[in-house]
Amino acid sequence: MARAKQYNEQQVIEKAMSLFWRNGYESTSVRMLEKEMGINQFSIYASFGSKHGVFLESLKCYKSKINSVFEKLQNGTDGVNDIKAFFYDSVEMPAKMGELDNKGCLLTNTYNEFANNEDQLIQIQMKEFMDDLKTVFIQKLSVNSLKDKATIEKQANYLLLAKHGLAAASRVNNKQEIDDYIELTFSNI
Amino acid sequence: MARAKQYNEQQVIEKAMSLFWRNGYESTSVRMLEKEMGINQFSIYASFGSKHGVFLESLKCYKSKINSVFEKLQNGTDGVNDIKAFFYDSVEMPAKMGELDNKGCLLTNTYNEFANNEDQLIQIQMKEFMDDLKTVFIQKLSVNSLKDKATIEKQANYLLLAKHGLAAASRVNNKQEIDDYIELTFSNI
DNA sequence: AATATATCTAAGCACTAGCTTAGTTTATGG
DNA sequence: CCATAAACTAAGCTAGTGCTTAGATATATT
Repeated sequence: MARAKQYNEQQVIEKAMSLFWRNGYESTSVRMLEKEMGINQFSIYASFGSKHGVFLESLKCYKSKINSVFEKLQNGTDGVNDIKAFFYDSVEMPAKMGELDNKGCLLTNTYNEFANNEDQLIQIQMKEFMDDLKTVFIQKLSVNSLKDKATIEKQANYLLLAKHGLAAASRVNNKQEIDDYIELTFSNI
Repeated sequence: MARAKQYNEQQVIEKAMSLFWRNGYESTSVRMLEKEMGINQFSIYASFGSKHGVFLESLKCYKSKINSVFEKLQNGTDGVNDIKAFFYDSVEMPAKMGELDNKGCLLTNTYNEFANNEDQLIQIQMKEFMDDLKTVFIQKLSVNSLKDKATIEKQANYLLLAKHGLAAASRVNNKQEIDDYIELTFSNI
């Protein structure tokens, strides 16, 4: 055997995630990652292969961080109210994760930044994320409901776009505006 | 006098606008602008001073292009229905402007790209755009309405965020999803 | 036609990007 | 205690960024 790594890959990825979250993918340089992660470029490339590789790991890391919120939504038994609570949880998540000002949702930010990009790996991650969300929304909307399938589908699409818009808005708008938005969004359901 | 310019500044700005619209600010390089505008870098800098200057002119150009839609909203006499029509008009606008696939709204895209940026000139343009929209929304919501001021304010904020989310969604989602979203958005206003 | 002056071309500037590599340091198994 | 192999440092690579400039070109006026 030889020398052991002087950093923990999980730990440095969390720092990378935070940086990508703040700046987006393109605006984050490998030099910035070096400083934030506290390791040399060589180590970054040895552990993750490329800047792109660091980003994919950061997305995974983010997903695991928000998993508790998503599980709470899945395990809820209160139908639409669970979705509404999920909206509130999502907005409050960044603060609870220790981010000072609100950077929105890393996945949604990425979705926007890569909207017209042909990066397959990212597109797949994004589609997976959106599809999972839609599936749960449909399930929640069906609880104790007499709505027909078409209505539920429409409402799920509506909430998916609303959730997406909310994540973007949370980067700019204040709490009152956000709360008003959520309340009015669900008054239509 | 001497040699005359061999290009029309308005014409080349329209091409620049189209390019910025497709790629965003950062992802558009001066070399790309050269090709798209059909003029040399020297001419770009002689006419507009900087890449940033080209972008500001492109935003102005875009604003004038969408002005007809905004005027239609202002001149309407049908209250909330005018806002709803404005939502539909906004989504259909890119196609009518000859853009092949939907790039959303250049102003909204810019708003997102510069959300955490300290560029003052851009921030002012964006704030102006949002404030104008909110003012008209409030005015339209007040037509033939018994709603109190607080309700109108809430609904205006709600519609502003919804319009913002819609512009982002229009880059990715299909017509059916977009239409469903607009219909549900206005179902309780 | 000659001159003056603005436009245009293309090469080049300093800087940053993502990534690589030569060479040094460090810890472990024999 | 030394050889080995991985981790580390720092310098450097190519390509691309926004922007500038020296020099060639074209045209309206004298």
